[in-house]
Amino acid sequence: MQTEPTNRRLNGIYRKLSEHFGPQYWWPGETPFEIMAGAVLTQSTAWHNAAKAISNLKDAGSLNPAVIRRLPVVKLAGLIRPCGYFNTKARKLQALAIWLGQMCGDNISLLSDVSTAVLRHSLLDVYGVGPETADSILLYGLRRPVFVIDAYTRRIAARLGIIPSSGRGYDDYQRLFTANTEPDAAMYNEFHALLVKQAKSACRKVPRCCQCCLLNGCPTGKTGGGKEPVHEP
DNA sequence: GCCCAGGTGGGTA
DNA sequence: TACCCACATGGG
Repeated sequence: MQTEPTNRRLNGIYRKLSEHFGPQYWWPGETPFEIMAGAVLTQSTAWHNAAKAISNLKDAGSLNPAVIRRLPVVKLAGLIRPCGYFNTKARKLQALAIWLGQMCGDNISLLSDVSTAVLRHSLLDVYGVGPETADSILLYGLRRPVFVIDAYTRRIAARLGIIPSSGRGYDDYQRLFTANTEPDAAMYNEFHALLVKQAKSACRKVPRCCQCCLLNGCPTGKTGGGKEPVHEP
């Protein structure tokens, strides 16, 4: 039976993962817009494929909201082909670039005057931006203290018995994490990265592995080493 | 060659 | 509201 308060459990999980894996250095990207674009390009796709798409955009001098807005969709889709769903993602990328132009004239520093809640609401209205992508943009691109909930986070939390009483949706998990942690963008960045690292590096080649071996003493637990930080989301 | 990864939008019941 | 499917690639 679990009696330890959720805030202490989450704090303990963060400490344990942090000590084991070390800093993760998320999210790679030279500019906030590169991180924003990466959040769209990596949807339902392995990061290294999204990285190829970003590399193509850079090589073409197109990793820029103004350029993306005026690029023909077909041309844009061709550049981001390696990350999959390229036709859909080309339209999403343009929608994001249009949003950025409307919000701040592509001057991201001007967004510092806009509250996180307003930005999130506004982002969720952009085609192709759902809650996870919006929160990735807010946390990693704009350094706002927003906890990103993804499939790995939900899976690990659920398997550790950390389940929202309000439901199983994205917002339910986010409220749970937010209510039980300090609102610290740097910590949220690390915590989310560490949860993904744990899920990916656990004994996932073992059928039906819990993917949270380090955290619950799974007998199959051959948790991957954490010496080398991963520079990928 | 098949299966899996998995966020979002859109359609349907 | 809940569920299903399309979107597309690359690695195992």
